Amino acid sequence: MTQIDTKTRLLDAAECLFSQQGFAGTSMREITTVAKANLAAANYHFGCKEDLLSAVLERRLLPLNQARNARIEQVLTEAAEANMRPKTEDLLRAFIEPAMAFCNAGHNSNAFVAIIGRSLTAADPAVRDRFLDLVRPLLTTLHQALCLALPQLPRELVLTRLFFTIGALGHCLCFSSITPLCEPNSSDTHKHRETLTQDLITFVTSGLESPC
Amino acid sequence: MTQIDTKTRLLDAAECLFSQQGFAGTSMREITTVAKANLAAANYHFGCKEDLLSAVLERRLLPLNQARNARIEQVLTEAAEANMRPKTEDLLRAFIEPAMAFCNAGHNSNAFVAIIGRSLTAADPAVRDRFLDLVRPLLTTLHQALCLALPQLPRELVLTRLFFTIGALGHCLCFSSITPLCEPNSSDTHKHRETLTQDLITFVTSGLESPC
DNA sequence: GTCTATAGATAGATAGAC
DNA sequence: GTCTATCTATCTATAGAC
Repeated sequence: MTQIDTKTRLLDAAECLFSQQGFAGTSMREITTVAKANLAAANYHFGCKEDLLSAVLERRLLPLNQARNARIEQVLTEAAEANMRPKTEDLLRAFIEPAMAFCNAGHNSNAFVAIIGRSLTAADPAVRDRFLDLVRPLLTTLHQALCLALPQLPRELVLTRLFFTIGALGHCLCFSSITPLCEPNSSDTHKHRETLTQDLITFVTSGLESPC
Repeated sequence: MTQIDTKTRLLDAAECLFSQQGFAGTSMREITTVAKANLAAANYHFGCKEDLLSAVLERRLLPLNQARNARIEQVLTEAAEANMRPKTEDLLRAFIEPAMAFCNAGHNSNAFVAIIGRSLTAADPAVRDRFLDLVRPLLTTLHQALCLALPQLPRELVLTRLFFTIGALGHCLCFSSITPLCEPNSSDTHKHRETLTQDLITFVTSGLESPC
């Protein structure tokens, strides 16, 4: 059993509690209690509550979005090499699969996906803005790529449909944490999640490719 | 200028602030200040903060869901009379249109739709549970109706796709309040919202009707 | 880097006058 | 039904010892 340093324990606790109670609904004291750390230590490491939120978001979202970005670029490259247009489904899979797969990753990131799922439309502007800054480049990239895949559609319509896609994905991410789709200790949770991911990709691909 | 009673002013203020700051992020004092009422008056009328939330939800959601339910029943009746299956698009329109149209209704219900959009996946269990109790019957009705429209699909898949639909709708409802899709004082806000509504219906209809 | 102690503000709720 | 006043608890953040 390796020792985990205080800063990491604080991030873990904050991530877990923010996902279960929201940002405004969680106090620094709750976080430090769960982390078995001191209130002053939290402020020493992160300055204030809002900067702790930023740290929680950045820790997971930067690598996740880097992975999504790489997969989108890969789809674009392979399509270009074959002199084909990229496929809508491949692009959407590159965007969705890493996020959904995050639930199965080791860390308590099952909690984190709920934060992702809610952040874009969070009531608290602090949450929304700090999150949006971290995803805007990826969304711009994805939008442009989808326009290549769907040249017959107006760019604005592609953007609108991308927002619908994000809504459906976000909802999924929240629910897979709030209401486990099967028993938490069920052995086929992993399999169930893969099915859900494919169902979602099928759904949004049809929606995006719908005639104008 | 008609006098508005204290109870209504409190509901209006709470609705507005909850939609902008969330439930946990809004204090009773803020609400009473905006409502130009006294803190004690709020507790006299509603008992506690959570019951105020319930009152805010029920005031708009009960009539809205009644309207949606009536429209779903109408689609089913007309289909039955013609010995046809109901159309997926008609059912989805019956569910979505009243909610999106709510933005244009007189009251400050432009704020309320954001509450609806977020509630189902809200971090705060109090918000989620109180909301879910108010929409569960409608969702059950809609699910059954959609299964009639899509007999070739497994019922579980229809339910999964209905959740995606709710996610996309919720996202729309939040965004039409957070980030006005055009300038707030623009004369064609209303028209823009109608376009968005139709775009959403097209999107989710394609998604739901996608082959298995 | 982590602690104790506490400042200073604000929270939800209630008692009791009117 | 609405008010003033206040209780009690909790909050974020910081000062200063170690």
